[in-house]
Amino acid sequence: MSSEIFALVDCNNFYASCERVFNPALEGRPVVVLSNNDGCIVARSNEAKALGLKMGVPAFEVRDVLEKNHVEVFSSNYALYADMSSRVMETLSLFTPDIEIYSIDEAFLNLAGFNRSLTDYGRQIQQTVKKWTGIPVTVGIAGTKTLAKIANKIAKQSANAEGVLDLTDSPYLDEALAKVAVEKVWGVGIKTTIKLKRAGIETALDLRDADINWIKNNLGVVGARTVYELRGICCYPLESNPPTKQSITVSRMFGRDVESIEELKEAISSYASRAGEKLRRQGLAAGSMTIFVTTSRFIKNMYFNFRTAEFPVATNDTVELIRGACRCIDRLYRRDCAFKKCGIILNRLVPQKQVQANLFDDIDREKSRRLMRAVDAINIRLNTPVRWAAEGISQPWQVKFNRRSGRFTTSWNELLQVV
DNA sequence: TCTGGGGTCCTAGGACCC
DNA sequence: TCTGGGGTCCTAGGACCC
Repeated sequence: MSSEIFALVDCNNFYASCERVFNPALEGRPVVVLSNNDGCIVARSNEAKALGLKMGVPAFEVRDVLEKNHVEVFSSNYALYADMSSRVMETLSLFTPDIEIYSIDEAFLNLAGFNRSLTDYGRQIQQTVKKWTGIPVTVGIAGTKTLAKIANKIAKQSANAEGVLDLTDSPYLDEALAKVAVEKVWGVGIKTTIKLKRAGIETALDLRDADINWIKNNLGVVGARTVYELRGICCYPLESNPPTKQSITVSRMFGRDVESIEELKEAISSYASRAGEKLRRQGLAAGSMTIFVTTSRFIKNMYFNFRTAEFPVATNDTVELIRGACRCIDRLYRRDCAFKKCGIILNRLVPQKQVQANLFDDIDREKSRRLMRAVDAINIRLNTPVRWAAEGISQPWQVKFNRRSGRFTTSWNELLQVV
């Protein structure tokens, strides 16, 4: 048995809770947040869940339910959520130096060696985060990440737990695992669920006690790790210094169909520009990029295609990214298509300081670096950022956000007004 | 009429080498 | 009849996560 102890702290209905922090009138009411272009439901308050609204469902399919129940509907507001997330994470890091930020709304904390009631400590974490940020969280505690996930899930559902559950050395562990459907286990997706159910494995308890050789043969090493973790053997340690990223993607659905090559190039130029900013912010350069375009997934003659371009010298220069991206678009474009989406994926990322010079390089690297630094510095200070001409002016293809709340915490123009 | 975005890890199979 | 064999590296695609 390992001596690790993990706490998984998970923000409840994170995006919906963020909206509530700045609009207390939403308390007790059903709230949903939609994906880009106001497409799908990506977050729901408990009241919205109780109405049967499911995660990932297209908003148009449930319009009647939304209207009849006066559900409060918001476009997603990532600037707000990212800022609230960093406030939550800062608060959590006061409780232990060993913290892994796992996603925008979740973090693993290492509580090994804490000589006190872990339930009390979890309660203290929960109350502090609520008080300082306004965000409600649930805390699950156990000897492995997979078990901590399960503890968290049970804590969310159980009225007795009041949002904190410690499963380390719990006499109720088997009972708890028996209540968790196998598809809810971390790492078990749709394909694995089908295989497991066919073999009669229905619950987390069944999975823990399954024959490990059968698991290895049918699910590979990943499946075996999940089983070991359920047995309390730690296979996924805390990763407090996340490894540098291997890829950076920027892609969006368009606000409307795009049919001209000019608009497609504007859009990809804009995404390439965002991707360049991400690269430079992380001190990285890309060795290659993949550009993809696609029509709707839901039509008969769907067209999806991509091209990869290599850079002779790894780069984070927006001008170079845009030029390469547009060359790819020239090859990918088709006249008869109504494009719905395009995107750029940057690969072979290396720290900018380690970029290999190329003998035949014909770009003035130092000059381009100065230009990028200047543009980035300006954009940090302005609400309307400097754009490259290739991105277009009116951008009719832009994503729609018809119901976005204010960027209360990150934009001076949109500070909350109390009247 | 309307269907998200950004990641990771693992594996199988081909290319290539000696 | 028999058509080397074993290793490494790379890539595309699958599965999963939030």
